[in-house]
Amino acid sequence: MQKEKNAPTMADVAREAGVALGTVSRVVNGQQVGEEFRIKVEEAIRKLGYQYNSSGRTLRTGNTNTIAFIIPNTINPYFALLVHHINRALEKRNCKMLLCFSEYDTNREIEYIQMARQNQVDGIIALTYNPNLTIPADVPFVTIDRFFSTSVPCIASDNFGGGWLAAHKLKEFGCANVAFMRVASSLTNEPSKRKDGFVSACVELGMPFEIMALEDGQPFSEIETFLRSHLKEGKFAFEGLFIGTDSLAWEVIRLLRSMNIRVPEDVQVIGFDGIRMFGDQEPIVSTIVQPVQEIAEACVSTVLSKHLSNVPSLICLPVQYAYGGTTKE
Amino acid sequence: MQKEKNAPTMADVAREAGVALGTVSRVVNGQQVGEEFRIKVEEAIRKLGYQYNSSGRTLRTGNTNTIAFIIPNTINPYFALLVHHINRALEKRNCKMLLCFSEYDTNREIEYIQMARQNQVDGIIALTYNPNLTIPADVPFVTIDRFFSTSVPCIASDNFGGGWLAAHKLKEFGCANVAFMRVASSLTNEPSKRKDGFVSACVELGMPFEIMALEDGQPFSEIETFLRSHLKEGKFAFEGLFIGTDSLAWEVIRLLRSMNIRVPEDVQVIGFDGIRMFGDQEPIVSTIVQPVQEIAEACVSTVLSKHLSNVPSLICLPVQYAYGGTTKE
DNA sequence: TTGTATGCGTTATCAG
DNA sequence: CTGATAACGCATACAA
Repeated sequence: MQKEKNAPTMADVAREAGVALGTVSRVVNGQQVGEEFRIKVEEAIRKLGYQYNSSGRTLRTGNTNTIAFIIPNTINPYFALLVHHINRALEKRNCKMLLCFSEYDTNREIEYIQMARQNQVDGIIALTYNPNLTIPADVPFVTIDRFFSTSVPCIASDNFGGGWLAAHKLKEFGCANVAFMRVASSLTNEPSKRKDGFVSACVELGMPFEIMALEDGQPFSEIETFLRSHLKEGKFAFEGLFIGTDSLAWEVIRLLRSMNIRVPEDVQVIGFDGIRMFGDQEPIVSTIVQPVQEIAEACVSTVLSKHLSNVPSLICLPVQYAYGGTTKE
Repeated sequence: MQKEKNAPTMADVAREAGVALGTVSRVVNGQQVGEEFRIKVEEAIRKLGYQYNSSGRTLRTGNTNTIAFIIPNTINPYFALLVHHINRALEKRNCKMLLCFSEYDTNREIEYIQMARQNQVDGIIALTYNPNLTIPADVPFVTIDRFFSTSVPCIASDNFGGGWLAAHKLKEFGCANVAFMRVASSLTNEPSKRKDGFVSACVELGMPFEIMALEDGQPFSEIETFLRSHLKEGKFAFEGLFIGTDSLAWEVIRLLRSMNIRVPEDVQVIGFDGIRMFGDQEPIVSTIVQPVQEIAEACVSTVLSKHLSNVPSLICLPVQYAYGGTTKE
């Protein structure tokens, strides 16, 4: 397929309209221009089908109106939702999104950061699990769910509050003893606080609890092993489970049902994230919902804000509980 | 937050290395350069932390190594999967993706096409339902699931074959009478052929069938009305349903179950797309799986191909049946 | 207010 | 094989 060629430039428009190049530029950028000139220019633009060339502008000004967004993938519905809202928030501000999939791979993250700088992006938003990622100092950088330093703003939900809320809900729905399950990340990040909040509330409520974390490198089958080890004569040891993500919760529920443990009759389950099938239906499990739209708004407005000094280093946004069929209400 | 400033340029590197500007360019682009020169340049690059500026290159060459991808959203898991594979296919070829969400809105599609051209993209891939979209002639354009003209390549799954396969599977699994349900689009596009293939196979197999299409503007509740009207004394009129998308199938199954019709015991359901929860599990319904990765590959290799004349105007890729718990196997 | 001219960082063409 | 230099399209400082 052939490439666009000989697209008209401002010089062509100027010649056609019989005005100077600078005047065309001023018309295109909506600056003050005499009425008669503006009309001539606008006519010439229409006649030639002129479209302005952003690489010229970028080269001259250094601005691209583009933000790079680094995320593991869009397969996970939570990430997909985040991509969606980040894009909407950028669009509102006339910004474009350069989307980068890290696939949880450190090298790709590094390459993408480099690529983003080569492309003169105006800022980078990243959701990364890489423990020793080097943050470039010369381009605005904002992270999601991961604290790097006070000079790198971090946007997250109130993970601690979410864990706390989950414990209270399970108690409210009649659970006498509970457990927390998660796939552990080797690094301490914001989501780690889900456990902390849960434990804190269990202690406060005097509710017995147990913790199960699948460490890096442990096979996924350990989850099933854990579940089976708490199954005595067909009866499950816990009345409630709080699970680190909806994704894991979904998997655990499948395992429980295959073991003839009914959800929510025998055990109630609360997940975390707020995944909805096809984006608009009831959550797939009862869950703590992250305020994705607000997170996206905060990321974008922070990364585009002009003065680093006024930006908080951690922004925590409130979560909510939502019913998704795996609790008794 | 402050913006990057005074980043070193090729001229800085040249000065540092004591060579000419052109030599630096040749080193950066991996062209033939004398060993001693290359070393001096590479050292200077490292010393200054030089990163090449793509807007300069774009201005000079007209190439951006960027493809715009226009899609309704990433909320729908099928679209999310498509985004993922398109990006991977582009990445393999050292291309970036400029992602544009149309939200099914014609005006946004038009704006995005314009924006893409302003950004000098090397091509556009679009999945659009807009009946009278104007395709720019001067930039390579490829569509998914929607035929525009022989000069605009269209990539799609074998929708006819998928419908045909669904009918055969339902027959094989013991259905004596079936129905096809879909949300109709006002325009004839590739997915319309799902019905054609299904009908064709039903006739061929001598299997009685009925068609239900929710037209544009009809409320979604018509779906439920249709189901209830085929319910006589607790017994459902059809033994098998083929439904245009997994998304709709999921919704229909929910309605059926709320009417105490069991799936797959009372009625078997086959959807279309191949949505998997969290991308990696069993399909959420028994379904005809679209070859998303192959579609993405075909889109990218077509849009990047140099000679339009050699490109087919329609590429149909084979589909497969997959079990997802809503059929009797 | 409008015209003119310069330079942003790069590649490509020439001449050496 | 390398060095010098001219574009690429645009915004802007400066001159008119």
